[in-house]
Amino acid sequence: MRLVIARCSVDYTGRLSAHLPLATRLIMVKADGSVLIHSDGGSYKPLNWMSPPCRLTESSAAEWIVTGKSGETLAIHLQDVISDSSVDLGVDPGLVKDGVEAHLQELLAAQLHILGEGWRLVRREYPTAIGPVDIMCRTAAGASVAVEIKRRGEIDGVEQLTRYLELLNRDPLLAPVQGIFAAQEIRPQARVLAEDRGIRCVTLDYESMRGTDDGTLRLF
Amino acid sequence: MRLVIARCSVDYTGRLSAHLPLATRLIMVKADGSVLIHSDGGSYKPLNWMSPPCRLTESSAAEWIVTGKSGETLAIHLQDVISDSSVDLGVDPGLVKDGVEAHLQELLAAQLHILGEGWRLVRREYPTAIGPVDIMCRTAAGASVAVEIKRRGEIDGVEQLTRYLELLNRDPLLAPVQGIFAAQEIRPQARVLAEDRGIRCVTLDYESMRGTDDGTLRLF
DNA sequence: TGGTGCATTTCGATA
DNA sequence: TATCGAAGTGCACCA
Repeated sequence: MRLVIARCSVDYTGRLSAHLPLATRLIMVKADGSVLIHSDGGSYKPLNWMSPPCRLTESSAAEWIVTGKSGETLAIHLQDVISDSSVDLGVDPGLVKDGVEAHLQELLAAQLHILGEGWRLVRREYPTAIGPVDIMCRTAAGASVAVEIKRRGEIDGVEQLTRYLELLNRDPLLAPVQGIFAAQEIRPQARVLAEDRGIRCVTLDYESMRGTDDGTLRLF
Repeated sequence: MRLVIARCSVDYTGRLSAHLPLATRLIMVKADGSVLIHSDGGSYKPLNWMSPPCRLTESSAAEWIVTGKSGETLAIHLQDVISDSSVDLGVDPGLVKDGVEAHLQELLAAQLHILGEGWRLVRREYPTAIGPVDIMCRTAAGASVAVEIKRRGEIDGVEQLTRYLELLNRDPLLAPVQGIFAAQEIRPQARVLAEDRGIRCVTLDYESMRGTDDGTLRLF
């Protein structure tokens, strides 16, 4: 990895055009050739960048051109180089995650009593022609229920569940199929839309669901 | 901005839990206190980070704790510090962009002949109870057409247009309203869904549309 | 390899 | 301030 602190201006041409006026910034060149230009604020997103695969050409000491595989270009005009250093970091072993949507699905499938007493799991990732339903189950009385799980419940999640229900309800062996929209957090507009369509909304408490499990799901 | 190259392990706890095993990485501490941990590859996204507002506490030379405002924590355990330097970058003047969806809408509204000969603009951002329709126009014969514009056309864009059409077609002064789904790129599934619903799909060539304009829209 | 859906998304516009 | 939609999204997963 090469780190250059320099007063520079930058022009990007690709899916859009973007221009950075002259200012002092950090230019990070990674081992795979990708380039990130960071200012001293904002979030993790660089002001400008080039994703790999790409190639950096130092056409002069003051002008770098980075070219992407689809022809995008990042032109960096260096005015004053304040520092320029390189270090070999080696390959990173990578990130281990825990707590995403797949996890919610796993936990809820194991704790269907959250949805209703005596409910039984039919299967997770129940296949349909337009994609898998997160959880298909049956109530104690035997009625079919399709559950769509999101970390954050928004309108498109309700649309997705609506499409599933429409399809599932054409199957006389399943119909009538109820819908449940389950998420850690449900946006007001999504809730209104769901309830207007007769879909029940359930807010999931990840911490308490995780506390209930037997520990075999934890990754570290 | 402070740049630290160090062999470190990292643990994040917040919306999810994540762990980075011991390896050599770049730790970037920005002026606003935010922290980014980068490896020597991947994209512009750091392996781990903390967004502002947050506070960094060096509980010891080997243990940094970054705390976010919602209680998230990023614990960085430093094994070997290879380098540690700081530089003042000042405030960045920011990025100037050109070429996004608003632009497509502007260009298409000025070049309705792309959709059909003799078509006339009713208005852009045509208001409805469930949100504005990107472009409302009329064919040479006077039929109403609602146009939804996306950079990338996906299923939820078709759903959005479908909701508009359903609503607009209840208005006897407008009905029947045709739908056009216009995008720089239309995903196959979105195209199938749109055409199944009688919605016409139009692929927009941004470069040629931009070349046709009078130049007043360019930002720099 | 392309399509789809999720994200500690981030970012900007808008009400 | 909350909400909603777009992103040069990136990324994993699956066909």
